[in-house]
Amino acid sequence: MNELFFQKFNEKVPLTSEEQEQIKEYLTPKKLRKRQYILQEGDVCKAISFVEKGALRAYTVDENSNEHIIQFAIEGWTISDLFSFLTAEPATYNIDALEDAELLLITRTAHEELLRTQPKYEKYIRLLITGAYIALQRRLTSNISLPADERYTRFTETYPDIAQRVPQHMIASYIGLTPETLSRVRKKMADRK
Amino acid sequence: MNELFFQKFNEKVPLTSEEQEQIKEYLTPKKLRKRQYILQEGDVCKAISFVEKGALRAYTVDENSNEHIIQFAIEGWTISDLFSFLTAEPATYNIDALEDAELLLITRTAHEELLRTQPKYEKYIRLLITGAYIALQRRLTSNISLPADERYTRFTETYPDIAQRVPQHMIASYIGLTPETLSRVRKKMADRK
DNA sequence: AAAAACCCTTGACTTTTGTCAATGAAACAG
DNA sequence: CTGTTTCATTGACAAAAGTCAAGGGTTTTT
Repeated sequence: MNELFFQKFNEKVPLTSEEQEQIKEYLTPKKLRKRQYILQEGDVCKAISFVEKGALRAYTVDENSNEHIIQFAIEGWTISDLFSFLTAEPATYNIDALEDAELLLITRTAHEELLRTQPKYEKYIRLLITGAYIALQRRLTSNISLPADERYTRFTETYPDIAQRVPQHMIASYIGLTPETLSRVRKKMADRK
Repeated sequence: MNELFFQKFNEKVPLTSEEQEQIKEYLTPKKLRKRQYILQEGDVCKAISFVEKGALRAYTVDENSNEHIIQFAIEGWTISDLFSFLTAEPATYNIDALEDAELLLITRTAHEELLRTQPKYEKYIRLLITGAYIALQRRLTSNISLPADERYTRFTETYPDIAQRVPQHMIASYIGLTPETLSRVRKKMADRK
């Protein structure tokens, strides 16, 4: 099932069916059980993962074994440790499944080959990363300039689907709070209504 | 003087001198006085600015008229409100000069034309944005998971040149602190030594 | 050269957020 | 079905960061 991948691809860069077939050759399907890793810190990130189904997260673990959520990805989105993927240096992130998931992997060799042979793939990647960059800049701006309650509201408004599927303590981490603080923020917001 | 621009370009994507001449045609030089705006919130961002000389910053202003520094750029770096530039929506950032500056502008029409006609430009842009994305992800990770003093140390280590050139209260804002807090953090760090 | 604007520091105090610990509910696994 | 793990909440307290206000040193402007 590659439907979602090519739907998203075509939204960015329209493909002929021949081009689509050609690119399909480079995609590796992979199923993941809940809690299964697709990448562990220290390993080299070997692929970009497109999520056809399910939910994943990227996170780090600090000295005090606190987890910090870097990114969520659900159907239609892409997740990777880009730095590790592009440089072949050890990854600083862990990526695992929050639900059983079906992925399409673009391995490094597939990526390089596609970049070389398929200009539309280069454009797709450029647009993908540009979108990711803009989203990240927004997130950082919120994080620097907004108080906890607004960060949370903005998160639920921007990603209502994710907000309902992932545990609350991970959302807390994503917006830079402890679980306890988020719990209290939510309570206060409920009281104010 | 386009030296720095092409030096950086060639580091990413080697150019023949003909290609270089062709691309040069699309660059618009611009000088900026200290405090002069190259972009104001609400206007549409008309160009990507490469800094040949001087220093600029991008920032937002919130309801309480607090400034929040989004980005610095000095010689060899690029600055823009990418979202506004790419979508032609009104900018959410202000960008102005911290020192007298010399820029090379890539206007939207130049950008589109170059994307269409010069594959090496597309590659350059892809690599540029990828680098920016990775840097931003690192910054966000620090911001979420590190205490104030380590954020500051990491900033000065990562950008020693910027740390020495820009006012301290702007660095405070960049790492998500008030000027007072940064001042105290610095004092504590000096005492510990 | 004087006035104004900017910048950093410091003190006193407030607010926000984190930490530790305990509890109960729900989800999960054998 | 039952023991275990995960998750959210709450309380009491501690730590971190913000706010307000003042002072003095620079730099900039006129």
